[in-house]
Amino acid sequence: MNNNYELYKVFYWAAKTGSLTKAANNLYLTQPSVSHAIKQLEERFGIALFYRNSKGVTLTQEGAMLYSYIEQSQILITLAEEKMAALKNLDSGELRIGGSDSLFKHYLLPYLEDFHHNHPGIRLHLNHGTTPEIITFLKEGRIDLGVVRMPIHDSQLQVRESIKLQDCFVTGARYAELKGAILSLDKLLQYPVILFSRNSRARMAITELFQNYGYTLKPEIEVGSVELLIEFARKGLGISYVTREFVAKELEEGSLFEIQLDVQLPPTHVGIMTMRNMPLSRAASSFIELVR
Amino acid sequence: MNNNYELYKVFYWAAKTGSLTKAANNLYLTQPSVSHAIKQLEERFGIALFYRNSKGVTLTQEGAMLYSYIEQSQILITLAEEKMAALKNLDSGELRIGGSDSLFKHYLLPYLEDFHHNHPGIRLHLNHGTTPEIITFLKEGRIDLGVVRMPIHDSQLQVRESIKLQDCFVTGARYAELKGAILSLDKLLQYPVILFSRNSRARMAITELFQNYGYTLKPEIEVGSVELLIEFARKGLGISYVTREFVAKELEEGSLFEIQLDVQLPPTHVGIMTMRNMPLSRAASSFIELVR
DNA sequence: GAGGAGCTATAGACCATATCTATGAATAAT
DNA sequence: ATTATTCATAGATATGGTCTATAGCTCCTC
Repeated sequence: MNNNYELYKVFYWAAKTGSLTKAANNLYLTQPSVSHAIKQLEERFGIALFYRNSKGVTLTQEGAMLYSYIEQSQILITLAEEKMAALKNLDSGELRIGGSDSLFKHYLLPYLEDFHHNHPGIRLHLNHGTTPEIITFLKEGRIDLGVVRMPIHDSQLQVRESIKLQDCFVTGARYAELKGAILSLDKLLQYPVILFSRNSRARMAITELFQNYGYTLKPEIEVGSVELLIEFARKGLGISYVTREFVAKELEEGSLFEIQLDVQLPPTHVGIMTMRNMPLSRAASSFIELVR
Repeated sequence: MNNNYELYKVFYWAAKTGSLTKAANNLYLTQPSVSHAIKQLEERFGIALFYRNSKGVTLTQEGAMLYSYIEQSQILITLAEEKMAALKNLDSGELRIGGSDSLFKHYLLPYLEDFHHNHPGIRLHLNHGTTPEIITFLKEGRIDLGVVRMPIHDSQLQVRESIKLQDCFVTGARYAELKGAILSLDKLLQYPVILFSRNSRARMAITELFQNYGYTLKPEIEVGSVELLIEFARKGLGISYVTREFVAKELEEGSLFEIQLDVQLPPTHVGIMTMRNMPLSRAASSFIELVR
């Protein structure tokens, strides 16, 4: 390289300490090295930068001019290095996650709490959306990772399989007669079914399953949140198709019960998506580590 | 050195151009060198700074953070280098000269005009004072050079001998009878003598000369400027002791004439003083070059 | 003054490493 | 497919940064 920025660091310390010897100590160099470095700078500029005497060095007029620029420059570099250290230590930075509201609330929440507790300096951005939206966000670089239901097939994405979820039909006291019974699909269809809105992944999966058995699943009620699925089933408005793990509390306390079917409902996995071949931010990789 | 600031320059160009190849071209390096440099930075921080793809590179979140600092830093360095080039080319800077008013006006003025014309970017500071004051200014670093009458004996100073000046006695039409005559010192003392103020170098020199011949020189009138010395002599108030070169115009036009003496008055030299062992500013050394 | 304790400058040797060439691998465009 | 980009990697080379040893200078102390 034609001119070496390293020399500015030496100059900075020499000017700051007023002594080549002290500069050398600060830089873990020997005094002759510093002397040589300053001389190089002076020769390069064709301008004397320091007055030398037996007490040390002081800046010349021109040296002082140079210092006024270099000082700022060096301070910025120091700040930059501190910032990078903070980013590495997860004392600073941000983590942008995309996912569905229900996954945030019922699956990620404890991890998010934990992560935030351990790394309060990292700002969390949660972006909810449908799976295709999340994928778009990822590809546009607006989020670091997406948490969605598998399967995902996209060669640009890397998907890590996470927790296994089991969807099921649940209802409340209004249909207590079904408790313990093992229903067939057509029997189930005689009851009002409550499903999540049309474009959800779970909805598509269960609709397809019914179709494979020759039935058409058309919901009595269609809602936009898991909360409402639970609430409506409890109130007796019908049978909700929900993720079992998300109604653990209600099943436990008995306000909902699961309806046994004579067919096996397919489990789904949660996938953590990131861009393939793109390095993860420290925060993102640390979070993924935590979740898995 | 433990960490190399040179890498930041490479990082800056890679980020700025979005391409390692372009960065290499800008830096007159090869692409593998740049690739290697970036890799080093990333390993040093333990953080990926760029996403690489077949079109080039783009900053990661953390890389963008680093860039926000480094960009400013690099801009400052560039400005610093431009400033230094300007100082070297004498397009910028300042020149601080100490001297007596009379030397500024009658000796330095044309040089100052010339210098200012050639280097309009350099600010001129003229500080007038007595010789001891000028020396103090020099030692305090408040001026770059001093222009005074020789001899100067001070081991801290370097004195360059400049123009030779000859002091002499002059008067106007009122004492026309003296024109062409050759006076002795005691004869001169019968006329009213006008001298410069007590603490001037020229005054001390001529007083001492009279003393060496056994006479006491006491002025009729004592003035504070060379202008008044000239003016008073012209108006016929007495015989002024002035520097011949400074009254060249008046001698030429005949409004003053020089009085011949039977003794040789000692010539003095103008000296240009600078601090010994201290590098001169570009402006100062250029000006000294011009004057000599 | 002599001697000591600072400071910086200089000379010469050494080796770390920045840089190069040559090549590979991956992607995008023709 | 083929060509033209991009960046990554490996290995060789020589530049030049850094060291040790020493000298020169100034200031201070005895």
